[in-house]
Amino acid sequence: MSTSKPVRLTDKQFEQIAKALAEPRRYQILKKIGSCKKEGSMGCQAIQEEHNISAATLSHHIKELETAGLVTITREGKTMSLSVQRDVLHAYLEKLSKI
Amino acid sequence: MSTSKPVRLTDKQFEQIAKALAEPRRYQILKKIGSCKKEGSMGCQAIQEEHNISAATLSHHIKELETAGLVTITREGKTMSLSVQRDVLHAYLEKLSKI
DNA sequence: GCATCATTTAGATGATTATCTAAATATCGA
DNA sequence: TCGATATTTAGATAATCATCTAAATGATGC
Repeated sequence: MSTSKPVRLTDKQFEQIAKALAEPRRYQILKKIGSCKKEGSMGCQAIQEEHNISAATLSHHIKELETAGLVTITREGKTMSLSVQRDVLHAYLEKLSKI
Repeated sequence: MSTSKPVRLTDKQFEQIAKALAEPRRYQILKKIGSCKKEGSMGCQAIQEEHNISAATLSHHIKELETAGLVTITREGKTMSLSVQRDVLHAYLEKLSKI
């Protein structure tokens, strides 16, 4: 179960992750996605209701998280299902901890 | 020997750290400071020579790192001595790993 | 005090980016 | 197919921020 397979981050991805995490709202969104993972699906709707942002803005943030590799999107009909890529997050933390 | 005393990050500091780390150049600077720690002092000059930036820009970045609590500055006459606050960095990583 | 070296501050500029509205696309159920 | 729901795209705007130059501050040694 989530045996951290060795994830290798390119410099570019490392930067993308750092930027993705630097936006407070994005961090909150990521946390939300992570917290809901247990229950399975996590659509945009639930997130949007918490934050006071438009669907377009949320879409933008989610794309940033996805581009950075921090979340994966699986589509299930109308809604999307998001999940945190903890392997990637931990690879990032691992690299940072080397400082 | 750096027995990690419990550092508590405010939400604000957490954000400041994330933003400080999100700038590639700032990350490089922080890494440089960390790597030179063993030899003791780490002035701006050495950093500035590596990166191709003005003294003013470097000063700006260092202030961001300091404001975030990631580095401390001690003045020694003309030059400054920088050191990484690993306790703070690890508190940040710790919090991120909770996602 | 003056010249020099190290850093900071002020102020400006350009790039990046978070956000919005409006329109487009996609999926489902009736 | 139509209408409703969910998400994306396009395009615009405003805020943030990295960077610079020029000037200011501060410390050292002559």
